[in-house]
Amino acid sequence: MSTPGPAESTELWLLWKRAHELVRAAVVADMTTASGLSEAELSVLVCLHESGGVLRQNAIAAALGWDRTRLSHLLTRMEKRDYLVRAKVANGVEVTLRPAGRRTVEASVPSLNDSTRRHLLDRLGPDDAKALRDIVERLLSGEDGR
Amino acid sequence: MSTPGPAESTELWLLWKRAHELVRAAVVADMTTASGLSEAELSVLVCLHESGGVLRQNAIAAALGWDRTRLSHLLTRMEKRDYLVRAKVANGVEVTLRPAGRRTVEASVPSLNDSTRRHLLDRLGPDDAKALRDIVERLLSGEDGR
DNA sequence: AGGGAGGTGTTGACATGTCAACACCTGGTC
DNA sequence: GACCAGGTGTTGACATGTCAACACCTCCCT
Repeated sequence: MSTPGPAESTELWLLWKRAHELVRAAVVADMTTASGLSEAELSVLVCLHESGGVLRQNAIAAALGWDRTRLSHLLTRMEKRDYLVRAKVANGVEVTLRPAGRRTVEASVPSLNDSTRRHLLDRLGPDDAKALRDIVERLLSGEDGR
Repeated sequence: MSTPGPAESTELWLLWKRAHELVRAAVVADMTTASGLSEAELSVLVCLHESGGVLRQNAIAAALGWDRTRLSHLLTRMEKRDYLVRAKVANGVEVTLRPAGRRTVEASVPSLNDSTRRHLLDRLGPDDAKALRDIVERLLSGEDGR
């Protein structure tokens, strides 16, 4: 064929990015209309909520794969809106979900479930969903030994 | 177990995001040291390069799944650095790669291939790579009829 | 010709993320 | 105790992305 094209690995990476971006855009659009939260804010709140409402700042950054600085700025903004509080602790900072934050997450989780099901699960079918899950878990498994 | 956890769909989505973020961070780090280009700039240059060096601005946005505004701002910055030029045309704007841009992409494509191979392909093995490719193509296929 | 309607791109104000430098704490080591 | 090393978080300047409003085409319809 006429197109030499990029290496297989790069091609796969570009396709993956596009697909990820596609799903992300759809989910973000749903979440914005449903809860008014940005993707980043929702990530933090869901993360906190799943852990019972209290987490070291460090742990959040690790769980989301984020940079410390980014999280710090975001938490500053979220603290002002009363979604959470920060308290100094042993070696670091402890973040605690506050009522406003808890209410907001709990209100948006159903929409999120719905959105991800429609834009991701339903478009894949059970076999592909299983396959995708295995693949991402394999990719992530190398990292846990951090 | 004790954790109720999110719905299957949301859980898969969060895992996928983490894995994507993990690979992205690794590839971006490589590319930054190799070429000094940001991810966004590299995306645009690769896209242009693969198409022979000329593309409608609109087509770039579609290929990358981006917003018009974002691309416009980025192209303004890249035009200043002489990576490309814009020219008004029939119904829209035509973007053309310039020598500096072409040199830069061509110099970074090998690094990109290498990086994506190490951080993605090699971590998956042939079967998973094939499976992932099928999955993302299926996700993207619904969009082409746009 | 006149006059929308839809598609394409730009602009400026603002939100968000990134980078490098710093401050702080804890734990070893002498 | 005094020191340094590593880990954690913050800050401010800057880069980048997003949003809403606008300008400009082209096509189509009467």
